[in-house]
Amino acid sequence: MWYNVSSITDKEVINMSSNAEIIGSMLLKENIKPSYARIRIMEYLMSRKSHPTVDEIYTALVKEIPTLSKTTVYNTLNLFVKSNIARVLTIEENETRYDADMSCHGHFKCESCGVVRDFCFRSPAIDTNDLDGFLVREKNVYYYGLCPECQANKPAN
Amino acid sequence: MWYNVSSITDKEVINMSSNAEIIGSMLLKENIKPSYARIRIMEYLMSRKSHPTVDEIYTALVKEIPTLSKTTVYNTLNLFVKSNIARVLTIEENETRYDADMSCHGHFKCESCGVVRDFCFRSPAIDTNDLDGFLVREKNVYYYGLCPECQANKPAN
DNA sequence: ATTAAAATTGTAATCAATACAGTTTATGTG
DNA sequence: CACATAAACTGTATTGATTACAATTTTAAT
Ligand SMILES: [Mn+2]
Ligand SMILES: [Mn+2]
Ligand SMILES: [Zn+2]
Ligand SMILES: [Zn+2]
Repeated sequence: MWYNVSSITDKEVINMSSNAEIIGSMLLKENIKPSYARIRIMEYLMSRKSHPTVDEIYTALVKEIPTLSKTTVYNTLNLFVKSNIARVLTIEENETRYDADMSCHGHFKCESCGVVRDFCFRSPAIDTNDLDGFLVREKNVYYYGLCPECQANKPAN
Repeated sequence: MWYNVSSITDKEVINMSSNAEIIGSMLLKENIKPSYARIRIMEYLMSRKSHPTVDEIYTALVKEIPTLSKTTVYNTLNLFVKSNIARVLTIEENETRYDADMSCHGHFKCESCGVVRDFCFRSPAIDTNDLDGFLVREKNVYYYGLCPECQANKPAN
């Protein structure tokens, strides 16, 4: 289980240190040496649902890891993506985001407030007979529109 | 109807000039002044199924329009997108492509040869109850994998 | 302790996209 | 036609995310 930092109880803190071990063994399974930076970057990715950019990850982690380099964040994320334990989201041009949730889900982006929300879809439901003979390895589904709050705030544009 | 330049017959040439008029009235409907550059850029977008990048469009058209500026291609495409007569494809990060086909369809990209192929899907089929109350304006669906040819060429990796 | 390999760092280079100011073209008026 | 105004277009400068790369630090083994 992953923790929302702002809602952690004292009793749960004792389990926090095991996150590193869980992530470490996950990385080892992919033949990735579980360095401190890699563990912290993956931990950040998994504990947030925000689909952060490189800059957001760097800015958050450099406070606790002052020696961290942005190049390391780039290198690490590229490594994760190549190993299929994270994926790139190109929801918007010039806004590369990352997601450690490899389950089949799509992303809705509100064009007004910018919030990105996960949603599930049944994978076979998007199948099409236009791709007979094609081997599909990954599916990225992006929706754009208005979230309920933004619809309420601007009823007539 | 749009023409594949390499398969045009003499009888069809007489209809070619009407493309400009058809596109011109389409632009006027969107309150876009149908300048020569805009018509040619939209004509290029519609006549190709290749989902070209800005650079591909510029390189192709500058041969016939030597005064064309790449900035104009950028400006024109942004204008088309804002007017909803073209759309941006962010199939891959750092590879912005454009599509004048506004019908509901997805894009498959072969990770080996790079070909981009359209495919249809029934729009309601991707609906999900995770987005109740959300207003969905646009859907972008990207698949990645191997096309039949590339599967045949490299059976064991 | 010594060494080699791997990971990390910081800076330079790249390149798509935008900003912007100057120029050209289109359109309307007398 | 001459003139004026607005729109479209052009070319260059700037921005900013990403990568390239060489130097440094860390890790792990001998
Ligand atoms: Mn997600
Ligand atoms: Mn298409
Ligand atoms: Zn919103
Ligand atoms: Zn292929």
